[in-house]
Amino acid sequence: MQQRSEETRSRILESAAKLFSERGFNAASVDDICADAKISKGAFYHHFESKQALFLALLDGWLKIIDNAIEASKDKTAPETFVQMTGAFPYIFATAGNHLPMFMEFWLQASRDEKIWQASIAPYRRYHQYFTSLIKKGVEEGSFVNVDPQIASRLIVSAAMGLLLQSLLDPEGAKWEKVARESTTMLLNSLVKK
Amino acid sequence: MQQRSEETRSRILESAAKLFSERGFNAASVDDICADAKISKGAFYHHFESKQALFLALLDGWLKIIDNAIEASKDKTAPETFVQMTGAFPYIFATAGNHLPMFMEFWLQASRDEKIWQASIAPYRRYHQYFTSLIKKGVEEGSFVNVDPQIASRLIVSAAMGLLLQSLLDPEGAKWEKVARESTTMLLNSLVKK
DNA sequence: AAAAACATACCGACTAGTCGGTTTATTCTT
DNA sequence: AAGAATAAACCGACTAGTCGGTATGTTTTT
Repeated sequence: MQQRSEETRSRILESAAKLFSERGFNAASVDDICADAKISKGAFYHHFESKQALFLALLDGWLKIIDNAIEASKDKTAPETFVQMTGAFPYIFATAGNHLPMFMEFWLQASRDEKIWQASIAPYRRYHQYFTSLIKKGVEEGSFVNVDPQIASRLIVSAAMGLLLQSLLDPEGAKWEKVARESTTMLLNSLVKK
Repeated sequence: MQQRSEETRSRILESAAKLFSERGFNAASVDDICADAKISKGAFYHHFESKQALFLALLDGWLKIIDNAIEASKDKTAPETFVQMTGAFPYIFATAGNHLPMFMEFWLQASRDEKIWQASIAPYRRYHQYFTSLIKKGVEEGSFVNVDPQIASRLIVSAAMGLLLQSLLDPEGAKWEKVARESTTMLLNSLVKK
């Protein structure tokens, strides 16, 4: 029966996500992951070719979540999309504590590993392109002031990344959800034609 | 003569900065650092208590650079300071390629190590406070529109961090210096009273 | 001569990955 | 339906190598 197999596999993924977040890619050993998932090393290498392959599998899962989020906000006007994003903040920051260290691990590994970089940077560029075309649309339909969509998109993505990074580094430093919401408002204000 | 001693120490710091950036804290071994600095392991442990202590010494150096940059832009009006910062971008992004992976390593270590977190988060909070008071001053002296200084400061710091992060992850993805300059202009435009 | 600076050899703990063998589930044969 | 044959899932001891750190000895500086 492949039910057992799949449960083992997902247990490995869960434990890996947890331990990579807590300790980092290097510090979380394969033995640790096996112990946490309560499976043997044999089972581990039956399901994953290597530790790096496991990491890539984890990355894939994350990227799909982001892509779905983008997909969900199609067919809306530019300002509407921003408002919707604002609505998603509570969820993002509620789960941030769990996923963000993992994300950071992705970034770091990506900056050093060509394979991982390829897998992680392509979707991220799509993200930038999405915002660029969103703003371009907003400018063309007259709801936004005449800004350079490329630059504005970079600014938005930068602010988002920086905010996530800060909320990870210093969770108690501010009410990040509120900051995110009000920052979006501020950015939107500077974009919307009065 | 302590000249030799000091040169050894700075050689260790240089090699460590280089290798930590290239390979990360864990992957860059003490032996690697010693080999690169062309000194022995005995010399290494004569100058630094541990690998972590070396890391903290490196962190201290970086934080001093930031503090000096803040110090240098005192006694100026709010918009002036922004303009001056814009002028510093070429330098920042020229040296970013060397220092940023190191910075990322700091962030990652900080998120996991209490000691390093304490050392790195305190100055970073000062940085936020600096911008808050800068914007507050701008609002009070009438050159800025009436924004919440706290929020605007968060937004600026976030954008800066995100931009640095992106330029590290995807150096060829954009002309980052230009993006930084124009983003600053855009942010400043949304702040300055017309 | 004393002390600081450096070199070398070494240690125990830990790591990713391997491999021969066992258990469990599925399919085929009668 | 019962049993034999096959395949997938899993186990855990083992390897070969790396790591941070130390112990001990040598050179250089004062």
